[in-house]
Amino acid sequence: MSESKNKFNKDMPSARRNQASGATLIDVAKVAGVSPITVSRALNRPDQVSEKAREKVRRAVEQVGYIPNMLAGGLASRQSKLVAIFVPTIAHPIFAEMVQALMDELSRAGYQAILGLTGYQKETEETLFNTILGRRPDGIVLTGTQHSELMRRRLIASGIPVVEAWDLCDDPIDMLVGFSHEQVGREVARHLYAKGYRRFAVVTAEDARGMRRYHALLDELHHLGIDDVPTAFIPPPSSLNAGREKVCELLDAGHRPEVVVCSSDTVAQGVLAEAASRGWTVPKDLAVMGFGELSNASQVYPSLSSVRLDGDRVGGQIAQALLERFKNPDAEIAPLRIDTGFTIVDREST
Amino acid sequence: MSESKNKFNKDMPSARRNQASGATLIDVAKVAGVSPITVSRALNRPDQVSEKAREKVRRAVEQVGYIPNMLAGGLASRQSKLVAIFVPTIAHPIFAEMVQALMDELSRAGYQAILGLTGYQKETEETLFNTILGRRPDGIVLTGTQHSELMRRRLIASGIPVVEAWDLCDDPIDMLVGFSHEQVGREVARHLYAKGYRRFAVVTAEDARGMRRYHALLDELHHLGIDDVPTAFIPPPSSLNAGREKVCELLDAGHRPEVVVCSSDTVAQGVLAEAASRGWTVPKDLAVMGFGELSNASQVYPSLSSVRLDGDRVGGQIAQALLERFKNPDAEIAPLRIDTGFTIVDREST
DNA sequence: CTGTTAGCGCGTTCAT
DNA sequence: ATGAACGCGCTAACAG
Repeated sequence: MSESKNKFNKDMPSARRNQASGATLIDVAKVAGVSPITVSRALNRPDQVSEKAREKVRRAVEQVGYIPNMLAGGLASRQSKLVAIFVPTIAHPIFAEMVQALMDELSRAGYQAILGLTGYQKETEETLFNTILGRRPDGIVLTGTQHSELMRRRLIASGIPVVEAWDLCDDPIDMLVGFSHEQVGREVARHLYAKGYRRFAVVTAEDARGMRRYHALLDELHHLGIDDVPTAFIPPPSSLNAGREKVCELLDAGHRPEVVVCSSDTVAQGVLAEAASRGWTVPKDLAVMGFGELSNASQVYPSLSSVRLDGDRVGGQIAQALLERFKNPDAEIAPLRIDTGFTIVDREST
Repeated sequence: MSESKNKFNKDMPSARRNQASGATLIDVAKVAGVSPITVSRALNRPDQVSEKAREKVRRAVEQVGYIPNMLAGGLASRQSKLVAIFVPTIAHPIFAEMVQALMDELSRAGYQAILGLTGYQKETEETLFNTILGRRPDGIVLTGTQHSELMRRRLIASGIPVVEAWDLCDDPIDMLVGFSHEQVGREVARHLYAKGYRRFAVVTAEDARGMRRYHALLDELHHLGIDDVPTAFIPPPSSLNAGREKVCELLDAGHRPEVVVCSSDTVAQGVLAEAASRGWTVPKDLAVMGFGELSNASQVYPSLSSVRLDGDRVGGQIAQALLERFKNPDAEIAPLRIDTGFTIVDREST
């Protein structure tokens, strides 16, 4: 640690100049006694190199501790082997799960992920976007389908493969992996109706997606002959306590539903708490339907039914779509659209 | 979408050649009517460029939609502006929180993070490590202090700033941010003793860190004159149910503790569940101490005390240590060692 | 199957 | 305050 200055002479061996364990392709080539390009090929296209050469290279790599510089590689090949993933936050289990699954899948194909956290206001969405695009990702994963026009245009113009996740919409930028909120609403309605429930109530947050589920639910219930659905709306941010208060209001107003459909598991937990404090048994006295990640609430409240989005599954499908596209970039026609579906986890029957 | 082939002539404008929104520094320079290097400086060292030039550049950037290529920039400057973060998983809230805080802090300083998920066996730790080092990160964050000798040596040799997080140990690679498990054990003992508890029991997972807390707890209790501490060990993986079963065994064996100390909140929830099913009030009939993220268990079980690690705080301190080092690389003496501490969240008193 | 040549897009020198 | 030349480490294209 004596030579503090970083001034390096051009005539010192490159092993001395380069930081991370030093060695470059050229060093490896020298040791192996082949040309640099042969080393490159031995590493990236082994089939184009003789077994003998490969072996020499392998040993040389080992000996000098060579780690390919992907900045240089990416620059030259125009392939960063990077996929940008934009999510609001990873502190929410459902996104964490998706990201985890996605990264795992990508890594086995030799790709790495770079995360863009859009939830923080500190950086504008555009700034974040630019910084990340500066890494020249080979693919981009977006959460949701509502982005600024500018972003959409730039993305389309860039020609980079894009996957929009979680939602299904009509005019995707490129590829789409998600589920239909309308379908969730309808299926929940049918599911509960089929189980025999007739007196419904709803406690829902007022966000766009929750409302889409809600309206589809109402619509389907209407078709089933049910029109009176007492509803309490929660202004954002929704919370366990808000759920509890709102269901209280409904009950205090004299409503006696057999089942309460909630816009999220958090809200549902509030309802469960209220039920417990009234000494009601779930689902006998009151059934509760949640929506979302469930997390460990499922262990705490075995009686909570819920619509579960499977982050693993979504992540896997995104990866699949992306990797497919990398392999076969010509499939420009008919934007891919994958419906991962969702699962109604019925805790009552188990 | 008509010209499908990617063959590009050298004489076509570079805007056509380059993928992501196309423009290069040279394009900007042409439009702005200055030399490329002036553009570079206007963007990276604004103070070295006249206001007039800056304005011209700014407009040209806007016009052509220029996004700097950080692969090229990193290669030339030997600064990737990337920080590698290794964590077992981000599906666990406590790591997610840390990563989120860390990324946020780094991004305001112009750095981005690249994640290495060590929890998956599919890739060996070494492979993961090499792939990520290929991006030439300017800094590295490691979780825990137990790494292979090879990794340690390579890391030290590389000269890249390293922060080890979560644990405190005696021979850090470089910088260290964490807390002492021993200290947690001791403080929990003192805390509970001070509250008047005398009959202790422990339900702990058999992992290394949990055992370190456990032994420190026993040791401190011993100093306080308490030597009989019935303990149940949970072989990995620990779970809510395991916690419940184990505490059952203790109780069935005739032990009547006033307080049960658990190795994690998950285990603690199992204990709470068992207490509930016996009709016991927490903490009156039985107090419970957890450890970890708490997550929404705190809302479900307001009576659960816990030792809380603050992911935000840890993430923030890591960022601070790293950024400090980037600014002042000469501080090679005396490895930094930050104890972020922890908080005993006492739900009983609120 | 292997080597040669010529950049990828940018920042670092050293000039002016 | 601005510019010219050169090189970062690697790979694409074209030879041989």
